[in-house]
Amino acid sequence: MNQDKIPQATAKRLPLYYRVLQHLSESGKQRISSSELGEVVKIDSATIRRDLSHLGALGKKGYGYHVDRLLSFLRNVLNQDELTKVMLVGVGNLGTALLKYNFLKNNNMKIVKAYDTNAHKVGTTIGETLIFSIQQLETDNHDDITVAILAVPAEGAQSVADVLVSTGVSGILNFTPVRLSVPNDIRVHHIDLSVELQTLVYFLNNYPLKEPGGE
Amino acid sequence: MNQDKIPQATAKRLPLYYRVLQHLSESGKQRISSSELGEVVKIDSATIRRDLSHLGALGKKGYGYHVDRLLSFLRNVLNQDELTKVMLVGVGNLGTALLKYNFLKNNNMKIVKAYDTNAHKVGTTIGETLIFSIQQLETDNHDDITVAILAVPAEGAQSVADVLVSTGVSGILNFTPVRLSVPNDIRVHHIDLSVELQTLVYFLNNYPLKEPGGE
DNA sequence: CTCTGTGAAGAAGTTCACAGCA
DNA sequence: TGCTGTGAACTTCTTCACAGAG
Repeated sequence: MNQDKIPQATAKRLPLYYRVLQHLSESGKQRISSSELGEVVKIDSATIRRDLSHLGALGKKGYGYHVDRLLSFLRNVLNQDELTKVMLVGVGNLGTALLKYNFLKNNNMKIVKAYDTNAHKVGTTIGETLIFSIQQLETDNHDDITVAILAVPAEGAQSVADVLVSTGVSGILNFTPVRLSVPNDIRVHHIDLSVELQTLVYFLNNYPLKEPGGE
Repeated sequence: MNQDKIPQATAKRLPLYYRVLQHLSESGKQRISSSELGEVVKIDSATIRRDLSHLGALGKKGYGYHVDRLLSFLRNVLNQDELTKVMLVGVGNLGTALLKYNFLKNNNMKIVKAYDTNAHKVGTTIGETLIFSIQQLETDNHDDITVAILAVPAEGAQSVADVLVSTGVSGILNFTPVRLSVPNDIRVHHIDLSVELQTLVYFLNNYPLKEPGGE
């Protein structure tokens, strides 16, 4: 109901709702209830209603939510009208996977530049993205890019992050295991593959699980 | 202090502490305080003390924690004495990245088998892992493997997951955007790359951030 | 002194349960 | 009737602040 500030936990779920609603809309679905949506995304229906209520009164009592209306509302909330340009540093296997990942189709995001140290890769194109030498990272103009994906080996992570900060990015999606030191107006999100895997294993060994099958 | 049940939030941080302590130990560090460790991992020192207190009284007042003692305690808690065997389904760019990722070195985990549909890949080896045909996934014996990584295209995700469940895995690390339907004694953790990227962008646009630079 | 371990307070997130609108 | 939106309860997590051990 309030537009004050959406809780972080809610914010993390919005992109998920958005994508599911896109699929529902494409397949011609007109209306959906919170419990039906909850089954698809495996989230309790009360949580979904609470989440959506933070955005405004988007549903109709006795009816549910109008898929396209909700979708266009979320598109607006998530800034999906505007293309988000992203750069990538480190074109190894992971970086390549990200370049081929179609962020554009569902999310209106695009990796517009990539940087790597490997001279064989520089000048080539993967997906639609041209690869530049890492030296150019410092000198290129990045005024229109505020987000970077960091997918370099751990050894170089902090120093590349320092350069990224100096180029003016305000967010870094960090795939390296290094906990980066950055000024505290820069947001860093971590995706730490071995921590994720190890956490899963730990939970399997220690949390017997009758609960829902979730995250 | 209690061994009852470690909070989930704590459990998710243990692998991180473990890795950092490994590095500290390797570099010869003998003792560390919660605030020093907190600076490295960017977590409040009180949270670290609370986390570690769930495992037992591992520190010494006025001294801090003995690095190697803490490390070997965590090694035990995280089952790091035993090799965890993992299988991978889907050897695209992401799957390849995971195969080359050295889970073994720091985490005593190993991808022992990989499956793909691509006949050109079947029979080859990436890293140290031999690639099998996806048909064999159903027929192979996987008694010693309880965790699978799912890195196939979205279209096939649910049906591969069904097969994985039938082979007896109890945990799936799911890199596809599909929210899998599985029996509720199976644990699924999601790593959804476009959701992560979109969430970061949303936070950049909406959460001005004076807070620490963190996740 | 220094630094842990923890009671107590606070903040954040989830779920229940139901009034009330369509 | 079938559903949302939301008070209120509950659960989980974080942080403060300090007694007390070394």
